[in-house]
Amino acid sequence: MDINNPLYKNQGIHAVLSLFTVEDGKFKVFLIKRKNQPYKDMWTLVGGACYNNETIDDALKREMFEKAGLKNINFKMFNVYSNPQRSPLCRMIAIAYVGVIDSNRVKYLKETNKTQDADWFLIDRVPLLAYDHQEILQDAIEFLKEKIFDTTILKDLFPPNFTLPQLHKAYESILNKQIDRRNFRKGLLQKNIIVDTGKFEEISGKKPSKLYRFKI
Amino acid sequence: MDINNPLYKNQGIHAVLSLFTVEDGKFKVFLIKRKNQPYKDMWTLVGGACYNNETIDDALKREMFEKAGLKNINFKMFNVYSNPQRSPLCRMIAIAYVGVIDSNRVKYLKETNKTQDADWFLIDRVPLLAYDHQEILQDAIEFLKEKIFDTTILKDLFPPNFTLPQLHKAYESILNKQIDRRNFRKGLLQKNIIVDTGKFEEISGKKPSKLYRFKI
DNA sequence: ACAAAAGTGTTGCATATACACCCATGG
DNA sequence: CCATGGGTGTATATGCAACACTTTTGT
Repeated sequence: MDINNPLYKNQGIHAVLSLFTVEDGKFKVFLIKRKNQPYKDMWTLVGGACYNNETIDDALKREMFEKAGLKNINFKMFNVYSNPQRSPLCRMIAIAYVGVIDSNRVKYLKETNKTQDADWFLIDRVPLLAYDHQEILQDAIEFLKEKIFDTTILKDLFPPNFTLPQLHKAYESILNKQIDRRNFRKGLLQKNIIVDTGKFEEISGKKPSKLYRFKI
Repeated sequence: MDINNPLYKNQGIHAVLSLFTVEDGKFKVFLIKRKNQPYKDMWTLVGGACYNNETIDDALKREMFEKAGLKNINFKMFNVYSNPQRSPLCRMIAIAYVGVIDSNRVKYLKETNKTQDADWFLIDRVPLLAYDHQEILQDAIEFLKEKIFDTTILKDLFPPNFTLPQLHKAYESILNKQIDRRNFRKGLLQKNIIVDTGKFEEISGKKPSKLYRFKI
């Protein structure tokens, strides 16, 4: 590769995260509102450009913190978007990630140098997004649905101790369909990824449910 | 993103293909031998750097042709490698792909501007590879094994008309384990992705086997 | 005792596995 | 008629889907 060939110049790498949560049984995605051009005043997924001395994972962590004050979030890569026209100022490829987090435990900033607002949006109330983030978000939802049963991608969605009815509602909300309670419980328990803590939740008006935790 | 920030400069995008075949029941990968620095005289996977006016898929097609004369090969992305030190001259991220092809039908060049040799290698006789291609190749093999049963990733491995014993041997060779002939056949046929052509192979010394083709 | 939600077990069906014999061909 | 490999079916086990009643708690 001829390092001075202009065809290799002026291209960058973007890390883009579709960060999801389930709040009150509602499936939501985290968006930020841009302060600057291009796409000033528009909502986007969290993310930003990768420096030449960091991995893309590290770039995403840094950008999450810079753009929204987010820390300690796990994520998983699922696709790459490389249409040369997908970003206006300069050719940018996007490396797309999915993350799932408990919205009650995560701290974020409504405003930073680069963002004027940030919030959780109901999946079916997502505004028009900048860049090709609409498409990326749709693919992220598909990816999450695919992985929800055979991976622990939801492990950060709840506090360390959570109940099965909570988890059950989260699955139904993400998959957007009903799941039989008994079969859900049976299937999950025999996967051997969660364990009974022996404790119970402390909520009144009904039978208290057992608290479980992820083994990992 | 400040387009003039030096931290965004001097980084490129590499497309890297692990191209596989099964020949005489042996699982093989296609490698090329570099003519130039860095890693002069070493073997690598096929691939090359992406121009700023093409998608990464297009870059891979172009590079396959330039470096090995390869044309019309299908492939699927499976991972991204972004350690800043993975390439010596300049920071290059690698977008990694897997492809599977019939080695008898594919034409390739032993020598081009950039390559001094090219060949199929038995998986357990792969030489030391340049860059981090050893790791990429291992991940590619894992990915192929995962996809072999629920996708048509092998559809280009054989001529349009192929026999089930052929396909059976290919699966055994790639997965490196024995598979019951009857169950293999039953399972594959009920997936409904191949159809009986009504024709038979013309080889002697045994009962001729039926020819099938992929539906897609 | 009632409302609200948690917890549990059984049966049928579909899918996957294990396994053995007969068939067509060329020599 | 024999050697080679191709083709088929059945019985069992395992995993998944459907489904209804009992338990605990607070009021």
